[in-house]
Amino acid sequence: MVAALVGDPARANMLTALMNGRALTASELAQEAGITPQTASSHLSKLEAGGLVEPEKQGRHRYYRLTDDDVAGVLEGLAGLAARTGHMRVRTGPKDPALRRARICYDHLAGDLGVQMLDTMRERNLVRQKKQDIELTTEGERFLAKHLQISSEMLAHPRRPVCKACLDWSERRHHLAGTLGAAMMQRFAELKWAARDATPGSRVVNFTRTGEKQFAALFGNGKD
Amino acid sequence: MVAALVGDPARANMLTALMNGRALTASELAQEAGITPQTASSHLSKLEAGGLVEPEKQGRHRYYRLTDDDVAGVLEGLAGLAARTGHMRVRTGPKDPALRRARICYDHLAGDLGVQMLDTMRERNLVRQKKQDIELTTEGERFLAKHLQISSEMLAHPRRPVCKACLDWSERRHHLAGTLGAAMMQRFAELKWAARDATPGSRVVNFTRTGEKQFAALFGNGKD
DNA sequence: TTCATGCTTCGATGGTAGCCGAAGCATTGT
DNA sequence: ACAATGCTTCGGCTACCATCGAAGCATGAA
Repeated sequence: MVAALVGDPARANMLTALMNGRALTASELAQEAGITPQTASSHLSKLEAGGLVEPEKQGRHRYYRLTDDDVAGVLEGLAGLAARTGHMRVRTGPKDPALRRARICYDHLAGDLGVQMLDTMRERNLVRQKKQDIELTTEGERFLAKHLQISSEMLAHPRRPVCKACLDWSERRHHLAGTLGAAMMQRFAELKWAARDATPGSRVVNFTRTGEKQFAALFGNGKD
Repeated sequence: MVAALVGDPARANMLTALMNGRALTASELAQEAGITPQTASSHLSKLEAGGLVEPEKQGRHRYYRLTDDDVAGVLEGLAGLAARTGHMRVRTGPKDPALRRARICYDHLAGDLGVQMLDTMRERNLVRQKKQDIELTTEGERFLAKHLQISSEMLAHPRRPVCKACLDWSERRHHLAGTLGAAMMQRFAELKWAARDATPGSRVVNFTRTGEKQFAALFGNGKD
């Protein structure tokens, strides 16, 4: 039964931690639930078997997210019922520094702006995303050629895909990787819109004032 | 947590048995869940404390029903999630004789027709029901005077209420009791619309052909 | 290669909650 | 009044399952 899965306090804590749609690593979920990693591992495999969460491997991490909105909906319903009887739970927000906004992930843009960029591109049908697979649309090709002088030929690579969904560390949502992600980040640098921070080892990406404006013009969501 | 309540198999069986909106007695629920009455009693008090079910005392029975549609909705959602992973449950239907249709409950009409009558009266604002309390509206008074020659004065009684919701044994939904329920049943008999079955001890109420028509004209729901 | 990190599997422990038998109330019927 | 029925409470038993320590695999870094 599915309810039994949600019934356990440890698992319930994990699930509510995932309710915002972001993905969390197994160890983070363990900490959220206040249990050791090995216990969390057991819980997570059960949740996965029950179809409530989906794993995504990223390097040596395993990110977990809720399978889909239906799951989130049912969880909200349960929370609603719980709220009526007086019981309630509160969730704490994230607690990260200012590099959440923009940073380098390998060779492409990550952080709030990176996620925002992919969101907008998806919204305007520049790319089509299905799970982890992303493909560039013809509208997307036109857009890139016109505004960023990026042609499809530049993106060809023997082993690396053009587009790839990469899980964002701070936002825990996807941003754009692949040769396109790299090319766009490189272009931003060439155009003096942004540059990696000078301090060695830092992954922060600083946007110039004009760069920020230009970026917002192309990929802004109206919230800045 | 609410989910923990639904998580237990015995409780889940009880809840799914209640999903059709009808009320069941504690012992019936115990049988449904395949446990002894004392275990069921423990489960039911937990479900009640969690706000999932509501009890209603009726003689020496205790009928339980789901508190409201929200609860049913969440349960359906959970069942939906469970269905996706392959697990499913089936429910069996009722198994009663033909006296389900119309019978005497103390001195008023019960059975399918009794429930149908109250439903229709509620629908047409002849009565207003809030939980177990029912009150006659002015429209209801006019209706009774016009079609059944029943006046409010006839219904007055020192200790017995005019209207009362009575839980129907076969339908497990409310029908109309109180002095009004009795007066209406008596009127049906006087009008030769219906009469108690001749065989002694039987609670069956037989409607005449014209009585059936007249009754349907006043309280029919279009399904007959 | 070797080391470190993240996660999983194995084995053992313990607490919790479901379960039933027996007794105790409450309500109804005779 | 007494018995019968329906349900609850109490006490003890048992089984399940969450939990953790330790060891085993992976992946990535040096």
